[in-house]
Amino acid sequence: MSSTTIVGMPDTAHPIAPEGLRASALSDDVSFLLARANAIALAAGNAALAEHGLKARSYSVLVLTSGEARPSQRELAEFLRLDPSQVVSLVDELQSRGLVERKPDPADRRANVVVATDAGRALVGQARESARAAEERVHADLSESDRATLATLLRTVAFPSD
Amino acid sequence: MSSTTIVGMPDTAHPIAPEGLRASALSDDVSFLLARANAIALAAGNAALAEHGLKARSYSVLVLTSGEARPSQRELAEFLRLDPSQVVSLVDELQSRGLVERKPDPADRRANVVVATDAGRALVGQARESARAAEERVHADLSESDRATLATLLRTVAFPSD
DNA sequence: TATTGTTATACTCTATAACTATA
DNA sequence: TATAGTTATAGAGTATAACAATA
Repeated sequence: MSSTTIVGMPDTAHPIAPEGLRASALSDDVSFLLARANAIALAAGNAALAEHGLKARSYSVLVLTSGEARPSQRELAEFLRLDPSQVVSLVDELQSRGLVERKPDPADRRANVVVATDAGRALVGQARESARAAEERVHADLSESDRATLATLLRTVAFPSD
Repeated sequence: MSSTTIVGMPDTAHPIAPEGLRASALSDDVSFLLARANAIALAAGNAALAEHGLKARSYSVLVLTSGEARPSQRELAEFLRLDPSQVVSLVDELQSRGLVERKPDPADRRANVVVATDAGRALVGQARESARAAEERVHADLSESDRATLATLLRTVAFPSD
């Protein structure tokens, strides 16, 4: 097993996996399974968020800026593993739609703190329902306790410093 | 919880996750954790495979065509969740390097069966060692039994028909 | 009529480097 | 001297549609 195989994430459906390949070495490769599971979850999530004019990324920024954390753009970039320049584009777009605001950080005048507006918080509330429903379909074959276990194990990989 | 948040996968390092955001709603979102874990595993895997002139995708094709399955391009596309036209490019490149061959499928003359050459099998053998080492580092915080559990849970999401 | 592989193209995402203003 | 945000651009990846050969 092992590797780090990846896989694309077309929005179009490639529903089934060919029989013969299921027995291949890749099917025991955690990185491959991670990639394929992610591609499926991402496609489902993007489809569900589209009705709110969001994608997984813009939804993520909206969630993160709707809480108490008041992240800077650099913090958003690190947490989402995006390049800072990509965060500029994301925040530009959300700001132009009136969903987030850039506020100067009083402690560091180089930094922008990004906060969701009331409209942004309202939208993310609706989007969250769609996202939840999509995730429910993706994880339909897992019990509630399986999902909790999966989350715990993934957290260990996703945040290695712990 | 829930959603379908995604995350990029830059090859450059964004090592740490900002403290404040760890407490946010996204950290309990399985789709977000899936995306972030995948981004980390993919970056590590691509870095490890680079010394063999491979990426996760071309490595995957090489693994799948090195076994007994003798997949067609369409089967590769479905299994890897790629568009058929992307498989054309991947196979073109591997074929030009003498690592795989297209063979006519005797049962269906429209289809190409893709098989690794001896050189391809030799390379994938070496690459597998690098990939394994990279995956070991990514999953260093998980026990052997945790990794098996993770693989089982991911397989359920990655191959929903089961 | 439908499917496999292919080509072409437009679009999005990713990687890099430079620049500014602050620290 | 280093960091946050920004801009620009080149490259990689993705989505779509069309076509020839075959089923």
